[in-house]
Amino acid sequence: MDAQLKRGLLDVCVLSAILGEGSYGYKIIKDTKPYVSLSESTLYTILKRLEGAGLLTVRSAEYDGRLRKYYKITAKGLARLEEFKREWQEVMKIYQFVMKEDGADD
Amino acid sequence: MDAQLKRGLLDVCVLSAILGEGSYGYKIIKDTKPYVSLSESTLYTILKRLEGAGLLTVRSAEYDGRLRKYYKITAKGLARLEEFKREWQEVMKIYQFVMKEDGADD
DNA sequence: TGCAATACTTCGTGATATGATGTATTGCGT
DNA sequence: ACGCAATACATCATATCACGAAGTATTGCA
Repeated sequence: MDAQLKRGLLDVCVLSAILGEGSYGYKIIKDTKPYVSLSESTLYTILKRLEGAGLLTVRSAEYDGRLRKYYKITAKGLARLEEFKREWQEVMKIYQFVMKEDGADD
Repeated sequence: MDAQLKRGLLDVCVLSAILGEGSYGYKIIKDTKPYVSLSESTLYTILKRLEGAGLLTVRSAEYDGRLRKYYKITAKGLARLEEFKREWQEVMKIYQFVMKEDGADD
């Protein structure tokens, strides 16, 4: 789908993917695949940005000889998700403006 | 609201604003103001991009001594709105993923 | 031995929203 | 007559960000 439409969605998508017990890069990509295509370069860019913003924490751990970085959401990250929920109401208002006077349904 | 969330919405917002009889820059800003804040520099950038992509046509006309550029949506522009409608279904799927396991409603 | 899958990293590029700034006219208040 | 807000459009520089390309390294299977 359109790259522009994804912006603003990807951050919260990743945050949502690490809710609960947390997750790691490769798993996040597989978990979100049915909903949104997310390349590795994109994901790791996002993870680094979210970490820098304090929305998640990272913990390195070895698993089967391979290094894994486990990501866990912070309180700030949860707050971001709450903020997103509020923002979504505005998005829906814009959506309705775009769809106004549109009786067609295909 | 978050600038990132607006991306992908702005183009169709502008296209929707010129539906029917068409419109001009200043009016588009005022018409969309209740839904989305759109600065002049942003709007004219978008209008130029959409014109370049053939999604709208421009016609200059004088009104009260002032020059006005009237924008009108093309068939291609209408097709873009239809495409947006389809993409929106994917967006909603992502939204539901983000909101999964979320019983809270504030 | 080779190859796919797992797992993370860095770099460069293109797209684009936005503030700052500029130009020019109309119309209103004093 | 003068100033100023509103109208109307334009350009430039900047910051953000998704993504492809390419790289490193390990496990496990054919």
